[in-house]
Amino acid sequence: MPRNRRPRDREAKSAEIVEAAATLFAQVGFDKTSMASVARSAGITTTTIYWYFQDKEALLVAVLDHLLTEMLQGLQAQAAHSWTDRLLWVVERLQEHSKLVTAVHALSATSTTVATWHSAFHELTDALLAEELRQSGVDAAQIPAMARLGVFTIEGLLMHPLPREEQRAVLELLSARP
Amino acid sequence: MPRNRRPRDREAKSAEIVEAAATLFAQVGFDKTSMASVARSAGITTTTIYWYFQDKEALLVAVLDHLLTEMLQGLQAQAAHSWTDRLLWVVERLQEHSKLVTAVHALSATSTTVATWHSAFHELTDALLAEELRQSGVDAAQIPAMARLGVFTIEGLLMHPLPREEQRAVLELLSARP
DNA sequence: ACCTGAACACCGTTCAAGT
DNA sequence: ACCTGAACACCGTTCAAGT
Repeated sequence: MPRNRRPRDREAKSAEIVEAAATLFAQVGFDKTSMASVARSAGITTTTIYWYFQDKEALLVAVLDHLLTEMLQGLQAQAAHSWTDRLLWVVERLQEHSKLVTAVHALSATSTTVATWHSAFHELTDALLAEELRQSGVDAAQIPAMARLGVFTIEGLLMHPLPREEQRAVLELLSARP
Repeated sequence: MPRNRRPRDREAKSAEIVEAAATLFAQVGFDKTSMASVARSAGITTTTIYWYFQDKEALLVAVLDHLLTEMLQGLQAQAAHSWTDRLLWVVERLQEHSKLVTAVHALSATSTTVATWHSAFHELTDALLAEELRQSGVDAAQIPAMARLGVFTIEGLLMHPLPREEQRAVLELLSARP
């Protein structure tokens, strides 16, 4: 048996499943999306999904990886824009996927797979934010705590929809630092 | 038929169910706790729960109300302590129920019942925090945004466990205000 | 009024069987 | 290697039947 026989097809197929799942997870939510509906949307049988992914949680992690890759590409594509414009772009993207954020938080308490992804994700975002803060000339000693405060604020805004002005007031207060 | 016939018994029974559910929801999580296990823990049949609560979400709201009442009483009981001591007490209590917090966030996106409870809860906590800030002599115009930033930070710390020192660093940065 | 046992539609997952 | 249909254990919820 030859290794990597038709790897292209396998990847294409699993990508289709991931895309179908990504749409449904974002719109309907992870818990309320059945494996059957993912299969239907991908034009396959429920059991076929299990040939590509170990279980529903593994499918979620694949979806998260896919969205993260997309987001990092989108971020790179607009490197020309200002720091605050890019931050707003990230917030908007995350807002579209707030149901995924809550799902990750909920599952992190029980699933080690998701918990691992979650902390890796925050290591990445913390590093990105820290680098931006460093370039803004922020005192090095305060950077880690500030990066965390930034992440917490963004997640808070996702979880608690506020009128635009109040949202801006919070962000302004956050960035009003000595 | 007399109104309020044996209201004591009815309340006592539903309180037993709520307490059983509160323990399981906090330990196992809302989604992973079955109505059957709540019933078993309360010494009744699954269907009996539905005589006291419309559905699983209504049971969750009853649990949340119960915990909130307990927390407000506990807060009042230690009115003598300092403001920061009381805040730490609240954070510790919430940490024990972080699974409830994620459940509320996740369900708020789809359930109007839970979403309503969620915003009522935050109106209350915002008011409490704002009052504390007012008494600390904070500029009135900045209070609403500061209260929100405080809530977001507390929730962020619940969702992303950090070493004690880093946790303190974030809280210190938050309270380091002109 | 209160509680139950049997039943319903649905869920994630498995497995023997096909190609 | 890849995909399926039938089956399994479980879930939240309903309902007719009991007291």
